[in-house]
Amino acid sequence: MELGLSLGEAAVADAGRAPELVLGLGVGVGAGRGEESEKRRREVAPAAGWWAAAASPEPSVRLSLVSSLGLRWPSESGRSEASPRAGFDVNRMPSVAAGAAGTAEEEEDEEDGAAAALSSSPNDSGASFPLDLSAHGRLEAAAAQAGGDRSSSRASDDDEGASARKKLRLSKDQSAFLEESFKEHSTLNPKQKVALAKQLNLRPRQVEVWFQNRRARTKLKQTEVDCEYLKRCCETLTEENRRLHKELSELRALKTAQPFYMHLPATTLSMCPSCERVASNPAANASTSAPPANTINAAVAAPEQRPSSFAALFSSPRGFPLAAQPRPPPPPPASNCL
DNA sequence: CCTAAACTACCCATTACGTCA
DNA sequence: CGTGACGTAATGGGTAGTTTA
Repeated sequence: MELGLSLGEAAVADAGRAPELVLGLGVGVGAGRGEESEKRRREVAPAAGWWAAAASPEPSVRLSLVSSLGLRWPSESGRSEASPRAGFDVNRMPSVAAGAAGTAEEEEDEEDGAAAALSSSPNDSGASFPLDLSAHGRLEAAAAQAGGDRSSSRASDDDEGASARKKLRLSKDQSAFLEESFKEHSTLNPKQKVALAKQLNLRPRQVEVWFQNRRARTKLKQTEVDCEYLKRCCETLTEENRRLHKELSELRALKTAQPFYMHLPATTLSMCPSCERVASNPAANASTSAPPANTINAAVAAPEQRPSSFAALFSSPRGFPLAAQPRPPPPPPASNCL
């Protein structure tokens, strides 16, 4: 005997009991390369984060990625591209950037974006970050320090070509600032990238890479959450399977041990169409002309045929090939069970 | 209008470096 | 001091969308 419950059904069935666990299982799991368009993937990927989850109609397990800095998630309005600028002037060249921005690659990287950013209007929302940059001074100081510390590594990145790559470590302020930006936009447009890079005294490529790695980390975390949820689903189903096995055994024992059971009124026993448990409710089936096919009262509907019907019901080890046959439409809300 | 090449942005797997126990 | 684990910056390959000739 087997139980034919699929995971998807379980997830739905489970939703009533533990809605906090309901997960949009399709999101971010098994989205293989080429199965979706790039655009679709770009829509889905952020759903593992914070802002798309709110917009998604599907309930999902949401990963809490609240930063260790104790920062609040931005408000919904704050996520808007058109959110008002709050003390962030992308047109203002960081004091250290003017001195530090000098490598050939940086100039090449910023050739288009920087020019666009610098020529854009102060009200151009495309390059704005609705962030409170009260730490701006600290950022510049940190950037100056980091820049000084890694001046050699930055110079040796691409323009020196064959030299071994040096890995810089972003300062806490830089990381925090990037994190805040990531909360606003999990992806960057070129203007934002250049603006961020200037602000942090990094190369745009570095900002881009940071965002890519950050998205990867988010996705990984979400995958872990999904995995954990699936494990719990599996445990729940296993327990349900065990319970149903036990219930079936009890029913069979009852059938063999208590012959008088056959003489119970026809309306005494029925099976709840929703929970599929045997219940006794004399009023439940009295007026039912076409009871569900999987109910016991279908077998006991004609009292004179009851023995043979029961024999047919229990004569052979019946399985529940639910997975092998199309499931009936969801039963109406049960009125005869608690 | 159609098409192919070039460009761009992204994802993904992997590498390599810095830090820490 | 050496070492392995871990986090993460950086790299290279591949894909898909867009632009351009």
